[in-house]
Amino acid sequence: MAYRETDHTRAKKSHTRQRLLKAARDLVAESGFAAATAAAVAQRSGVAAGSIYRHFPNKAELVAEVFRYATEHEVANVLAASVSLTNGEPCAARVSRAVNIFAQRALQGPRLAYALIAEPVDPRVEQERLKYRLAYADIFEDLIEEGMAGGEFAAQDASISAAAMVGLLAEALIGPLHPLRTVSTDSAAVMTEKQQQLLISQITALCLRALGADQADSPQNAAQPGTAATE
Amino acid sequence: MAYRETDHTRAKKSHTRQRLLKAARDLVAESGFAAATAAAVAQRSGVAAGSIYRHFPNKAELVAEVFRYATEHEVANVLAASVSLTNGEPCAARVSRAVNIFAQRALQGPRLAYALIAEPVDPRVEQERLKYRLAYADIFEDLIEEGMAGGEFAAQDASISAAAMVGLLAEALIGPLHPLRTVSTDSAAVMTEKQQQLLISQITALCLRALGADQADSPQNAAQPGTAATE
Amino acid sequence: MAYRETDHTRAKKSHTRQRLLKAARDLVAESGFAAATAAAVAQRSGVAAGSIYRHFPNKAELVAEVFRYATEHEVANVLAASVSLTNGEPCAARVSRAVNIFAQRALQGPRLAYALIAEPVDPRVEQERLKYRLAYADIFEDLIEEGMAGGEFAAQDASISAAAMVGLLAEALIGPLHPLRTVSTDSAAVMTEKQQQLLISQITALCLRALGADQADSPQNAAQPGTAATE
Amino acid sequence: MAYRETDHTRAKKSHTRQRLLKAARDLVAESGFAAATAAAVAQRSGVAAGSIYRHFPNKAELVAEVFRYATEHEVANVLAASVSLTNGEPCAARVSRAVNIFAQRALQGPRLAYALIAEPVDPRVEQERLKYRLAYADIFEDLIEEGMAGGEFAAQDASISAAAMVGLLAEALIGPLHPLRTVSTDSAAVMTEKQQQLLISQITALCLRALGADQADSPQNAAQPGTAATE
DNA sequence: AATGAATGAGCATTCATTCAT
DNA sequence: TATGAATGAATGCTCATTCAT
Repeated sequence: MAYRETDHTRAKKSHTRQRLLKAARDLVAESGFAAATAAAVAQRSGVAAGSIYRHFPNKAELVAEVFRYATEHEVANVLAASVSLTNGEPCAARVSRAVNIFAQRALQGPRLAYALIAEPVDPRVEQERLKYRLAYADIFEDLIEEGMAGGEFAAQDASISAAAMVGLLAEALIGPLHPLRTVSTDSAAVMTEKQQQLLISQITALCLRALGADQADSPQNAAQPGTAATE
Repeated sequence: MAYRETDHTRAKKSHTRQRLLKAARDLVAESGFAAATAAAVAQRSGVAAGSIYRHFPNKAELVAEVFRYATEHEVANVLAASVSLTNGEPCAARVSRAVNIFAQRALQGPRLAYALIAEPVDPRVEQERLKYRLAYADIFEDLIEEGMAGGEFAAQDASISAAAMVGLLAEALIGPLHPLRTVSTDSAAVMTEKQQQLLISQITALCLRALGADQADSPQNAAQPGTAATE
Repeated sequence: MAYRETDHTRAKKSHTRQRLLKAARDLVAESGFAAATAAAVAQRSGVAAGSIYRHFPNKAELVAEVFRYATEHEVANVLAASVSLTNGEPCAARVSRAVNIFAQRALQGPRLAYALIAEPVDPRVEQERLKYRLAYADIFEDLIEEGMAGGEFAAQDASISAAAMVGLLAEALIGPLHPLRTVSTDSAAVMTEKQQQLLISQITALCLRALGADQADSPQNAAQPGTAATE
Repeated sequence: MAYRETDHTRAKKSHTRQRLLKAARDLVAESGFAAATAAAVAQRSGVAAGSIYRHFPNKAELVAEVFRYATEHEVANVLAASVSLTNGEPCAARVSRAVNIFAQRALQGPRLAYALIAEPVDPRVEQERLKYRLAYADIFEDLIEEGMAGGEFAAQDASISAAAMVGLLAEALIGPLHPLRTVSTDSAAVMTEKQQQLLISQITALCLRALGADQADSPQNAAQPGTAATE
């Protein structure tokens, strides 16, 4: 397993630091990275602009940390979902759960999800995104390797498939949540609960097929297992 | 007397326009969209900064055109590859060809491919990217629908699967071609021909499985038809 | 009398020159001096931008000539109106006619009138405006001096009064025709014929009083002589 | 610990703002609005160009404020002069005082006065000028209405007459203070005290006549009441 | 003489970062 | 340590003018 939780605990330093991070995160979630200017973050957090540089070496680092801050939680959720619940639980079920959680969270906060997944900005942040994607990929990689070992999945390069899985998920979800499509906050562009479930089940089926999950067994089941695994 | 040197001046104008586009394209290919400032494009093209605005209404439009220019060609290639060669050619083979072309081209110019696929900037350009992804998705959508009709592919929502396919390809390729990994233009980071072929065949197999391509028949065949190297 | 008609005849030179002047004039009349850029004038006239400099040393000179072109006509009209029709015609009647003509023309083409009277731009044009105002002032100065000589008007410094008269007219008319007031081309902001006549008669009365025109005689008459003298 | 140096910094901020306004005002007074570019204002004030935008939303607003700043004072002076000093003071005397003050101030700073009255630029500033002229006109309108009510002035449309009065004053004064006439700051173009007084008395007389101020009574008196020098 | 593409200085504006208090 | 005013380099864009054809 590749994900580290070490930075996390170190980040707890000061209260001001937290306020800055929260303000930046909110701005990103509402209007994307471009809106998180130093001045805006300062104003929103009620902290002086100059003070940013007491807590972060530069703005990129602040934003990068926002990225981590927003991301660690997500990754942790997906990781938790991917853990085997019962002894000998099929990997397909675990993949299904992981995909579900990933998708649900993305569809909940579309603007943030888009920003995290696709809206790039600073190279420094881009690097963080790389790690973020890698963190997801690592989860999937582990799952795929286990699945292959158990003869459950097709033979494949687990690291390539894992990366592909992340891209598949991002794009399949980002289509609906792209800010240029979601322009209107009107109900028009918003998906119903039902539509979301349908989308998620389609994506899940796609993933399982891609991994070569033992479809002979129960193709239909695997594809739409009642909107997928219990979370 | 009214001069009719229009042909000459028109050619000249068009030439400058091309120089601007080329300079912008090169900058993007080398250092990403962010590096393609108006001043940089002007300097690189040997054209005055003000002249940009004789040829493009604004910088965003210039960049958008770079995008289109670089993109149309790619899409056309992939589309050509997706066409049925023989009557009754299986869709899996066509998907395989399309994926191969897409991947080969992306791996040829990694920085540019990354910029086109993932590096965002101006909303005007982002919109263009949306079209670009849609163009790919449309190709896949048609293939998928045809494949489903012929009973070759699993039942699925073709539009979701098509979008997912684009994401899958982008991410599986972008990992390797991400500028933060490919920092050095040195041969160090570059993949060998062999490695590239291997990567491509893995991705192809992944795609075909994801679409539910009739694996019972000839899993190995479907996975690496023609082009793709057996691993 | 101060007005010169010499430039006028010289301006007839080339046809292209005329087209440039007409195009510039139309632009000014429609949208003010600011809209009369070199490129706009060239396009509108169907003449190449570079050709402007074959006919005028610089853009300011072109615009200055537009000013003259638009202005000479106006001044000539007012001058004509100020001429004594019958032997021994009272100066008040002549002033009244001149004021009427000035006002009527201004209210007919408000945008142009505003541009000529108040919208400034280039120092070179401003200088032309100075001459323009002076040309009007000269007409009034002559009338005032004659009126004083005939005991018809109060004793006064004719040159000061004449300048003041021009300002009085301009401001009283510019209020209604100011583009920031006349924003809407809607009927709302447009004056009716009746309102215009009323405004003009008020202004005329004001002028005659200011000059000390023998009000004992016929105050009412002088003030509103049936919307003033025959044109 | 939260600092409360707000007073200090606020004072500093306000000081910089004043410096910017003063620099802009000086530039306008010396060379007109066109000379007050952002860079010039910054340099002259010894403040960084970027700092302008901490104090003003945009350049137009800065200039508009210069306008107001220069203008409010003037209008207040004229308003103060127009107030009735003794119970039952004739309106003619009040008009006379107002005109005198207006004229005196205009002749003191000719370049600035010209810029304020006649040199236009930005629509945003032009709008301010509209208000400025209206402020003067309002003062005169009130006076005229009072004068008419008291049978002191001729029957007239007070709002038209008031606007006309503003124009009369501006033009009669601007002639002498026009920058293209006053090109040289040399004493050559400057009026002597005596000449100024003469000009002012002429203008005053003109105004009073225009309003139909009871000239039968004491034409000479009305013309040069109190302030104005006998010619 | 006419063309119109090219020029480039100049403009307003933004924003991460610094530093006196 | 916190503040927030000040900084100034950088950006996209305009437009009168030039000049090769």
